[in-house]
Amino acid sequence: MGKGRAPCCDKSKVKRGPWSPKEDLTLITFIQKHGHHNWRSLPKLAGLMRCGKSCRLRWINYLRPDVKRGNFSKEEEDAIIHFHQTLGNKWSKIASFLPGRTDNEIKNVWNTHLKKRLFPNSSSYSSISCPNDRPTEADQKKNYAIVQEERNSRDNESQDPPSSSHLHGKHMHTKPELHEVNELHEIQLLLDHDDFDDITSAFLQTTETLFPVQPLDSLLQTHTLTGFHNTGGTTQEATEPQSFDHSQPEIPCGFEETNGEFDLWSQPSPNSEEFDEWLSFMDNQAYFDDFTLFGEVCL
DNA sequence: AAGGGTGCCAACCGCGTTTAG
DNA sequence: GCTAAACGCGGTTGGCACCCT
Repeated sequence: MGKGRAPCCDKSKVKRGPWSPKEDLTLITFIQKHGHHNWRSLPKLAGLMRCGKSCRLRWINYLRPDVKRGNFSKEEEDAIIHFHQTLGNKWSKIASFLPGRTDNEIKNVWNTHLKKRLFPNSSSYSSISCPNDRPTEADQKKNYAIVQEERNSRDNESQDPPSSSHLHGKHMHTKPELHEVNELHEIQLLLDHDDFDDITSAFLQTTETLFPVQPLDSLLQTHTLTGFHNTGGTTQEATEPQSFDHSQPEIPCGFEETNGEFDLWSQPSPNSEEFDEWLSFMDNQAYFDDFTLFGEVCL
């Protein structure tokens, strides 16, 4: 036995809790300039009184340019339900199928909305990471089918927006007063004037300008490959060092079959046969990638 | 209007896995 | 091959905002 794991950082010397806009900007600026090759040393180099882990989490879950904010669309929720059915609590894996969504966000949506809808009477069912604790496959399929049915009837009744209510004021990044922000230094001007009100939002708008966030519906029609690519059978997630290459053109990609294979990161139009086909294809990818896992969980 | 309850999500914690020396 | 550091993931929680009475 070794000496045991050393703490990742000196907790007495690091700041904890919510990130301030200034910290956000510091982190963004640093990563923009230097990337994030070493999270542990990053806060020191960037001048942040934060744990490297905290920086990583903040970047991945919130500050990354390709992080999509706002409600989950019906298709996204369907996809989560679908992949959860096969993958279980593999949030990172599920997130890899939903570009722009983080594992944390998906986990939250599952725990706060979808799980309740699927298992309304199972208060003790808090986690299904352990196969032995999982509902039977038959129960799961039954519940998933019920949810799908509810969805269909709801869709027929109204044109209401997606059910997830992520519209609480504190989490909404309302459009800042800045109408056109093209460079980070403009945000820096805000800093210079001690206007910290919503610098993060200003940055997000900047990235929205640079990396346009498509309406969620259109996401499924065309999808930009920002931050994701398929590397010969293994998927590389967007947590890899991000490029701020603003000149990089968007790559529109439909749901195309090339060389007998569908583009892994393309998604088809919603409410179409292609969507089902896409889900099926992604399913196969999941099974392929998690062959060992399914040997344990599903058999 | 006030206070308690609830929902939600960002952030933290701890552990497993991977990597480097 | 061993050990420690670093990374990444999933579970949990603190605290804010909203809702209800």
